[in-house]
Amino acid sequence: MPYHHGDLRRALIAAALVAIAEHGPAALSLRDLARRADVSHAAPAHHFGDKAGLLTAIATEGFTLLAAALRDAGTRTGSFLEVGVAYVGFAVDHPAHFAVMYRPDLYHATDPAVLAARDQAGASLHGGVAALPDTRAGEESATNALAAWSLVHGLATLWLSGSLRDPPSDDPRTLARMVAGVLFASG
Amino acid sequence: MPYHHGDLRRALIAAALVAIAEHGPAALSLRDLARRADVSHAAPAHHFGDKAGLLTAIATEGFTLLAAALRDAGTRTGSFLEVGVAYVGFAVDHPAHFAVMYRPDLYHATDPAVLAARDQAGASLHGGVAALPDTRAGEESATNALAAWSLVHGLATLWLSGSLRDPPSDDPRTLARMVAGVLFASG
DNA sequence: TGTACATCAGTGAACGCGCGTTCACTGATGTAC
DNA sequence: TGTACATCAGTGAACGCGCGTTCACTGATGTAC
Repeated sequence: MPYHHGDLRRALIAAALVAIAEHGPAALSLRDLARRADVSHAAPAHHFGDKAGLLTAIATEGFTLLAAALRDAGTRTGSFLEVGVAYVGFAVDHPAHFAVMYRPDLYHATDPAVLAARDQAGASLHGGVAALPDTRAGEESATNALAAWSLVHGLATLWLSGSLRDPPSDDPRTLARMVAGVLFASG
Repeated sequence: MPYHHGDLRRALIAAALVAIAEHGPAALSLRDLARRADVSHAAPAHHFGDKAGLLTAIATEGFTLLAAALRDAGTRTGSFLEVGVAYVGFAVDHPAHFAVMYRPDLYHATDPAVLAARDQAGASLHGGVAALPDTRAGEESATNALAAWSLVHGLATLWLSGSLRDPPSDDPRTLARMVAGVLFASG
């Protein structure tokens, strides 16, 4: 165990993601993270200042990953439906990031980096909607985009909270495809 | 200040709803509630046993209120769209209840009372979907119901978390009517 | 109407715990010369 | 190649705080007779 960790910052974020997946972002404790990273309890403050600083870093990373996943799905398939599926897929694959991102009360929500990352993700989502065919695009596109966002966000949230009793599918992406299909049958 | 409070149980729940609306359910402290209710710090345990017991009571009450609101909207308007609007309206009117209901990790989720209340709410929601016109009802009704639930749940969640930047309407019920209209134009 | 007693709601002192924060420190690393 | 020094990452002891829980208690209420 060398005195210098090497990449303690990264290790603390990794430990935080595990802890958040277990007990939620609100229950996070810097001392617990230090324990998980096998480091003294005062070390985390060197890297993040405080708990909100750490969560800000996680939210920023989360929005950046989400933006990339949505953009990738859009360019790969050209289908808005698949962009929605990618949204749900991101939430399921990165539940800890997802849980933090939509709790702006827990982090420094006005931090420029997190704002920029969030706007990136928003642009990726709206870019998908703009590609919609037929009458649905156009002047009502803001409402359409919000409907789509609400749908996939709601499905992801319900899935993660364990609220779905007998879902038509056990695979969240398949489920997302079915459910999003109700909204935009033409893809 | 009499020795006996009168209805301390009710007062503690009321205080909890305020505290939850301010800081979220995870940050709830029984000592804080006792302070808000102007009672000794050990008093809450008499009524709820522990924090999870209190949150169980709130979740039960929430599901019961939600079930009533959905049922009422359905029978009053006969429109599934309006049942969805009522869902969003409930979330906005009772944000603390709503925040607890979908955090089953925080309460005794297997408590018979809360399970019964949850099933009531589920039945009210599905009852609305069953009344759908045309081809959309039928064998795919489970998927349709989940799509509708996801949509209104997502919109409510995004609204409550303050994630909506420039919503097409500032009134959540109007917004819900617009957004749900994308899913079920025929009402 | 009055008394005795059981029951229940709420008290308040005490406990141990985990937390965030502070601060003087020490070990490691890199750079100047 | 070697030495001096600045910088930075991480340490560990100490602090005060709010928390949940326990427990012997006391005040209030209701019921039996």
